[in-house]
Amino acid sequence: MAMSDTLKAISDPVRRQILNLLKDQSKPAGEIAAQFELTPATVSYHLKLLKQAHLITERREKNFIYYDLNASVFEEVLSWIYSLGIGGTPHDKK
Amino acid sequence: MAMSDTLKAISDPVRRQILNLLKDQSKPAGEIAAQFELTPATVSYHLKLLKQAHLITERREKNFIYYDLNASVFEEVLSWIYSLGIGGTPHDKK
DNA sequence: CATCTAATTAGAAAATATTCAAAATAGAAT
DNA sequence: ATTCTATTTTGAATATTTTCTAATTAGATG
Repeated sequence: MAMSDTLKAISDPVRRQILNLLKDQSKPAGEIAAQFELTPATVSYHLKLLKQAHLITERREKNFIYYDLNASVFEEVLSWIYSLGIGGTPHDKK
Repeated sequence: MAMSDTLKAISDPVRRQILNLLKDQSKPAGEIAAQFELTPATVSYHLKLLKQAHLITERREKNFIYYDLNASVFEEVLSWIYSLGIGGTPHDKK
């Protein structure tokens, strides 16, 4: 179920963009929501799905909720992709 | 749009299983359909989506349509995942 | 060319996913 | 304790996806 959750989570462009935003540093929900033309409620829904897929973790600080990226769950996805026999050296540059 | 199509395609378990079936050798649509408790029409719909994502190619032979895996489109997905800074050496075994 | 086989396309129904407005929660600040 | 701020949850509307049955296509075979 784990990989299925991961892939479902990243199948949505909004959720991928959220992961991109958290790449360098964690951010509070409001700051994340501000990047989209969506209501905070909608972004909160996407955060919930990412959280359920363990792609992000949350951390309270003051009255903000900070979200952190957890890219380690991609391991399983990478293994599956490589099992399909993708050509070339993994992560080969150019 | 390419990566979006790829990720959408592999977000469905039926379509992932189809890719798994094609891992070692190409197979005709009927043989693929037989692996699922779905009608041939439904499996054909999934094949269409995989084709649109360029994850498979089709090839006519007699009156069968053989499908082949094309895992090369995963390159872009892999790049994105690595850009998120996944820990460890790419494709590190254990 | 009539027919059979393999598979797809069309159209509609059912199931899921996404979105928003309004209400609720949780903690901080006054 | 009341209020303010950040965020989530709820419930309903809309959009998208998946599935099926029935009809169609494309090529092979008699």
